[in-house]
Amino acid sequence: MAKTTDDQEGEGPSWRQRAVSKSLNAARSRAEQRAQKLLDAAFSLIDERGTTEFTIQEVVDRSQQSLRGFYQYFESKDELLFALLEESIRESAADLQATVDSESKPLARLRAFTIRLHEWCEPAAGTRRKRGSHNRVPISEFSLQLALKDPDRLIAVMAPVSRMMVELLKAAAADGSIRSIEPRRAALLVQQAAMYGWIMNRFVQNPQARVTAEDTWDFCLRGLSG
Amino acid sequence: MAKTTDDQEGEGPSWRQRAVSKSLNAARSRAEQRAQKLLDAAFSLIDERGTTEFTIQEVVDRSQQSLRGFYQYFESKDELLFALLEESIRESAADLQATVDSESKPLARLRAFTIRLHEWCEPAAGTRRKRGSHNRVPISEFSLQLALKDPDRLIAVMAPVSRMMVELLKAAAADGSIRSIEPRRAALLVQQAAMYGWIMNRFVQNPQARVTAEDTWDFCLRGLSG
DNA sequence: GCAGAATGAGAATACAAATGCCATCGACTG
DNA sequence: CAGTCGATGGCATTTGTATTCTCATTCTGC
Repeated sequence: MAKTTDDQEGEGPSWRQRAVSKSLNAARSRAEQRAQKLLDAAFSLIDERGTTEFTIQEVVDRSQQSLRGFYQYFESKDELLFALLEESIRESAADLQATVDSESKPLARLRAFTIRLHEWCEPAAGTRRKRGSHNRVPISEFSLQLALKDPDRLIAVMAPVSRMMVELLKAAAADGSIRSIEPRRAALLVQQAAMYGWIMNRFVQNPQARVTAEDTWDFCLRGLSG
Repeated sequence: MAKTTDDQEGEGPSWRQRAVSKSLNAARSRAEQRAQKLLDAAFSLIDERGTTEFTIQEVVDRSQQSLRGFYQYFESKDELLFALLEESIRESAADLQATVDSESKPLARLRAFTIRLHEWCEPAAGTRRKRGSHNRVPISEFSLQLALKDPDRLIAVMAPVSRMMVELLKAAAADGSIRSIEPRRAALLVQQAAMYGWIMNRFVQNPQARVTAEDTWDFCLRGLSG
């Protein structure tokens, strides 16, 4: 089953490792449960408010725990947000992989990936969230802050997605679908357009004038062709 | 001349008006001078630290004024930063206009504009700042935050630059240098690439692999051609 | 049931933004 | 020249939130 980078049963996500290792192994599952409750509470607050501006107090109230407890599992509020980001990326990476795998031609795969990535970062107004999925916009915003204050950390957590993108670009270039340019550089350009395109959409009031995932892909495709 | 903002004291003889307005002007200029000193102090702190993380106290200390005074001129720290952003944009708009005017062909003008805009938002490592000019990266970061929390405000202050860009795109399209697409939408795509390309450069360690202004322009040009 | 770890409740601290308060200064007024 | 009024300076204070500390209570493994 798990051919992925981190085998679930032993380690789990890195936030889990960090949180759990802070308490003794004996209490492992209890700790995980508690940490998870904190994450859930934070997610629900984010979903309700559409922003990461909640207080730790609200998180602990909602998850019926104590401040003391919170800081036992997370070093700071940023660590909590980072954990949420990790979760989101894990979720989206799996989905992106599935999306890509539903296509066979390199260019179609690249297209599917780009558009899906865009949708993850800025779900269109009409897009209904899947059950259990969360409002990712505030998380995208957090990722942006992270890019500013701790890029290395963001690189690390984004690595699976970035790698996927680079591979797709390589394949498309090998295939002749796009011109050959340094895939890492191309990946940066496309990632920026897809992941942070929503920033510019904040500038337009008229929904008609928004830049859609399709627009973005079109722009990128042309930018990539020879 | 006489059509100043403060002729509401329509009574009194003109000498009186002049006197009053002179005194008001004196007060105004005193005030402007003070506000300017605050801006200068903030700029110098930003330049030294490469971040907007200074305290108001530091600003007033450095400009030899009082906290009380600060809040007389600026409603909040954000207002101060906003003022700095305005100044920066004023500065860059003038420069962009000059840059554009040094070219005649529409496409060349568009290119010059795009590259210069990129340089403004992320001065390349080697680029020495002109005397009197400031470190604009922290200001770019602030503009990003503003885009998140108060897009309208950013639109307003960026308007001159945006308008310039739209005009250039229209001209290039009319000229046939680029394909005809809705100029506003195109402007969003290009602005994003040029203004916020530096975000992605935070992800690369190797200076060779950075996305330069030229790379960005090349990508945009292809994205815009038919 | 016990020792010691884990947890809860909430007070206490740290810090920076923002306001309030009052004495003073200084330019104009009469 | 003395008084008025707005602008200032200097502080202390309030506010909001993250983060830490303390101590009493509960839980776990034995």
